[in-house]
Amino acid sequence: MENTKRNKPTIYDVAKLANTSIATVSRVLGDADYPVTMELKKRVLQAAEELYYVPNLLGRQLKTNKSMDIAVIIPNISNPFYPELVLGIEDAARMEGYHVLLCSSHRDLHAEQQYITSMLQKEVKGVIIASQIGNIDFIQKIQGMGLNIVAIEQNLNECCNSIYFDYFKAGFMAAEHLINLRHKDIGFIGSPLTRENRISLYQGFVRCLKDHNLLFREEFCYLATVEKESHNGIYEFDNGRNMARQMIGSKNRPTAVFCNNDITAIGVMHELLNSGMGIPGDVSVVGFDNIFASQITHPPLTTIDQSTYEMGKIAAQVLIGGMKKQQTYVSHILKPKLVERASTREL
Amino acid sequence: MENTKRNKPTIYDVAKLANTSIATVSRVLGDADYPVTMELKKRVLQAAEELYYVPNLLGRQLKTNKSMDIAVIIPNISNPFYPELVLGIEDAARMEGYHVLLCSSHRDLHAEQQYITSMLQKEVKGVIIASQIGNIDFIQKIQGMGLNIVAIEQNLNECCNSIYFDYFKAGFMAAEHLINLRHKDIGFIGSPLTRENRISLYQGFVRCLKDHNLLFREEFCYLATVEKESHNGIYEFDNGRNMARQMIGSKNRPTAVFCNNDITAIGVMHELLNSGMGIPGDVSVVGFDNIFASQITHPPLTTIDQSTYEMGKIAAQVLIGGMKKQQTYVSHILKPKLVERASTREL
DNA sequence: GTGAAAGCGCTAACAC
DNA sequence: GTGTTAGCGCTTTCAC
Repeated sequence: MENTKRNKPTIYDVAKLANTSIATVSRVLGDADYPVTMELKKRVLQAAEELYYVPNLLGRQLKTNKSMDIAVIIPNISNPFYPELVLGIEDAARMEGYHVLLCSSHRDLHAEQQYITSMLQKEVKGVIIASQIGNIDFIQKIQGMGLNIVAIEQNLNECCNSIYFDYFKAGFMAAEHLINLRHKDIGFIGSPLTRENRISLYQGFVRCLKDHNLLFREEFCYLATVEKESHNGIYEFDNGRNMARQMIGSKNRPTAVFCNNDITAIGVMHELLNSGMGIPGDVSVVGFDNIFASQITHPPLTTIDQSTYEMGKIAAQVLIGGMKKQQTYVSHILKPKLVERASTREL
Repeated sequence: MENTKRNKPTIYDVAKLANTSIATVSRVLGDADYPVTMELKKRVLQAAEELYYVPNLLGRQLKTNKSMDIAVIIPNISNPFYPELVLGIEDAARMEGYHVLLCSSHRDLHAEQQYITSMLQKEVKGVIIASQIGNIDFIQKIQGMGLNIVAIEQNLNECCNSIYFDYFKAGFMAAEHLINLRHKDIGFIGSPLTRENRISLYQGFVRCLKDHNLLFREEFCYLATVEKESHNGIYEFDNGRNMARQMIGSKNRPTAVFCNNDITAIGVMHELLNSGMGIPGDVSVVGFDNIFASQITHPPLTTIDQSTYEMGKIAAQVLIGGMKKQQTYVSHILKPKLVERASTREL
């Protein structure tokens, strides 16, 4: 039932078998360059092997207070954006010998804080937050208690290390791409502008139009009014469909649209296709994220890459690298990349 | 640099502040129903709060040998099949107060075994293996060392608990669905039949044709000859495209095809569409897995659901429930479900 | 070079 | 009811 009886050999067993002290065993198996006679060392190694001994990490960590675990808090692993991020984190972590604890918050603030408290109790090296904790006081408190924090895509650079993505630039690039293709009537489709990053994306988009002396027409801006948290993105998909339907129904239509994430864009394409419209023949579509699904749509979706894997990798490196000593927090900013596929065309 | 100096309050600090003993503190904060006077209890609670005290899990675990962590080993979280599985595992785990350590093996046997050894060292409650460890001796050895194992989709039911999916039935159902739609020339497209589960799927498919007195034509069976492990499924997608191209090029064509996973099916649809063929007008397509992407294709893909989330949930429950006491291993078998969408039609 | 012993933070006998 | 103490498995002084 419970794994309560310990049946694994301890350092004592090894010491006894090798006819030496536990200190020596610890030195041989742990500290690489501590002077121990060849002969004794060999005996210890052999004893350890014979017993299938592996040092108990709990004992070690309790003593040394050096954890080899990091945690990552995300809303939901089945939302297609996060697997890439987590993979990046995990790859970087493994490279340094760390393990990663996965925490899906389902965007529940309470769950998040509970997770963080747990991590505190486990003395993990630190946690990467890619969810909406948003509470600076809380962050500072737990940092004070010795937990390293790296924030991804959050407005927390004041109080911890953070990895950022240049959303403004991304929105700008999307618009620019369409303008370069001679589009003039360019629409925007998305979820409500309730989060910092969405707002920046939108602002970058609008700014680009302005810079090119194109007026941005309110009527070409299709935004959902309610936000629903969805399991895996199906909400965004449906939202894309709904907004597209609205767009198709109106008398004036843009010749190109930028969607604030790939799944929304896929929903838009879906509905456009359903209405007999061609992509990019009748409408060019640009997405945002460059999730895997965006390359297997028909036609493949032009989108803005967020370097999600890269982001995770850097986050883990920053976290593990540790930087508590100097009191200045680092803030990485990643640049968007345009991924041109077949859902856009020159007008 | 290292989180080496401990700055968190311990049970001693709380005891001192509350003017009592550590035993009492431990009792108040741990064991729910141990008799302690109201007044003392209150003092302890207050002291704990004042110090922001949270019990150190390492100390506790070292003492009690009861871990609240489980691990899951998968090939790669960015392969769209796994997020759902992991989510199921995590949800079930959290419900019981457990945390999950994510281990991506990248199908590297060495990495897998290394992960398992690490888990052994951390005294995790157990590990869920959804990757190709395949080595019964190894499993038995580590089980002997006290690690619970639950295998997902693997031929290991002899030596540990396992969660299975009825692949044969799934293949059978796919064929049956198409036969019910009056198709007679039914093809099969997939990756090489190198794994147990793929073989069962295929056999179920063939069996159904036989049962309905339809002959299965070799020429309608399009299988890749080489297998490449892919990051996120792009290999399957390309394979689907390649096989479809082959199919389109031949003089005899099936009127319907069953693909051994959704991504392959999406690749097939892609190529069919590219060649100007209609789905399901010219060819009906059935996938397998029911990953998220399958519902946002155009047309949405008819597929066989593998209850991935469910699988993860059960795996975690079995693992946490623990069953070491009785020496018989349990083996859950999940049933396939047909998800009928718009990529298939009556002939 | 090697070993004895203290102690990381906690729980659970055991004594009172 | 409450406190004292041993000890989980380990590392690391400090003696020798």
